[in-house]
Amino acid sequence: MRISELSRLSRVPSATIKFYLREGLLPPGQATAATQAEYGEAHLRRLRLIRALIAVRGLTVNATREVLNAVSEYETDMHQVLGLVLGARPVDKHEEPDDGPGTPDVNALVAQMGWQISEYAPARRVIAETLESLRSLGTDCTWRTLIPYAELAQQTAVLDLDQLNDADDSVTRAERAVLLTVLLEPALLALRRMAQEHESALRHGG
Amino acid sequence: MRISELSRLSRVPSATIKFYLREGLLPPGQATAATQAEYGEAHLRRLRLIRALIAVRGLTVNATREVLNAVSEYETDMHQVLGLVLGARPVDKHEEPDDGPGTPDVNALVAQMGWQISEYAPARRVIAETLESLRSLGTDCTWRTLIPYAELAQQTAVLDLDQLNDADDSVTRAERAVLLTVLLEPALLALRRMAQEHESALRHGG
DNA sequence: TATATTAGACAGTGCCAGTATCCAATTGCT
DNA sequence: AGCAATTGGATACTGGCACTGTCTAATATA
Repeated sequence: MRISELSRLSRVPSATIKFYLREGLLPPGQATAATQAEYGEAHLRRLRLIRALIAVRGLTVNATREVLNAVSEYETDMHQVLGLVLGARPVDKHEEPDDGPGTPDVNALVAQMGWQISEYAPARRVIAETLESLRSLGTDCTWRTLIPYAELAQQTAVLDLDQLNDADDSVTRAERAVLLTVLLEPALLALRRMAQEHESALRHGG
Repeated sequence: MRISELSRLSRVPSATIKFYLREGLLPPGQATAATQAEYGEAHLRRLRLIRALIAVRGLTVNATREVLNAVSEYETDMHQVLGLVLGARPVDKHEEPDDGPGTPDVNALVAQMGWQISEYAPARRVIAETLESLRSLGTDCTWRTLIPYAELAQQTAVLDLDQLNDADDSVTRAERAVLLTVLLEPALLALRRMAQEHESALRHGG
């Protein structure tokens, strides 16, 4: 199909498709002439994935590109894909392992959970920053406070990986990994918020 | 203290503080003259909260203002605060209850969990959109897939509310509610990602 | 042949968070 | 009193980002 067809089917303006091509999010179509290219089903699927990551998940174009590159590069090795999607390995550049304030706390948390986590995982920094913020705001939250949350996170991860195993639909396993790790995030937060509303109503008699 | 002192203590440029004043995120100081105002400890605390919400959590200025207004308006009624923070009630305008595609699925999920959730909760829309995205991408995810996640979310919410109960530090309970519901979100996602990395390593022998 | 479509390059748009500049009023210092 | 430094407040500007519009030469289609 040509770009107008792709645009119609995906409901993404062709100007935007061109933009994604330019940005390297979407691989170029098979060029049939100087001003003509042919796009296939894979392009449509990837386009929908891009839209999901950007519009639903709110990733930046850059972040989306990195995720997509990881997916197409290591399609066969699930752990590699997950590692790259999760940002566990430095994708290209050699980022320094984080030594900012709060890292000892994160190390303690990880050790307590018995987790093996890459030094480069950006999740480490996120935890550290959150703890730092909470502390500077005067709460008594420490890494110990997070332990029960970490236990629940672990159960969630087990669910996630189970989903990956018994998957055999039209989507590749690599793409499915992306969907589960990244796209499910806002939904999980939404579930938590609803559960909070429910629990709050129970306790305060709303 | 005056603005320069506030800026020094909070490490927020005074131009930015003025911006927050303009935007109504920070209440004006006690004016002592036409070009002089006095700021107190409360301003410093709120400023840190604003920075946490915007920089750590990534909220927009508008979203931050709504959250802060909710906090200062209903400080005493915890369930009200939570409701507003969670967006459960239409803050000012009369938003229509969501009838978009996917709402039946969300209703089924909520019913299955036995939850009482406001019709206006934006979380409903988030779930619906996620399910819609996942479906259009060809996965076999349905609302039933989310049930085990919802159970874990419920346990998380119990933890959250427990935190709120035995709180008696320098932060008001209302502020603490905000911190727990909003600021903890990226940390919870980070925990999930680390747990995924760990679990993936276990299964694939990383 | 006439009209429409396309790839690709490049400039422009709209939004948003934050900065910079200016002014008149006030303060602290001498 | 006199004068540099600071402030509140208004207004204009910046930079980043995700597009979006315009143009051209080449092609497709009727």
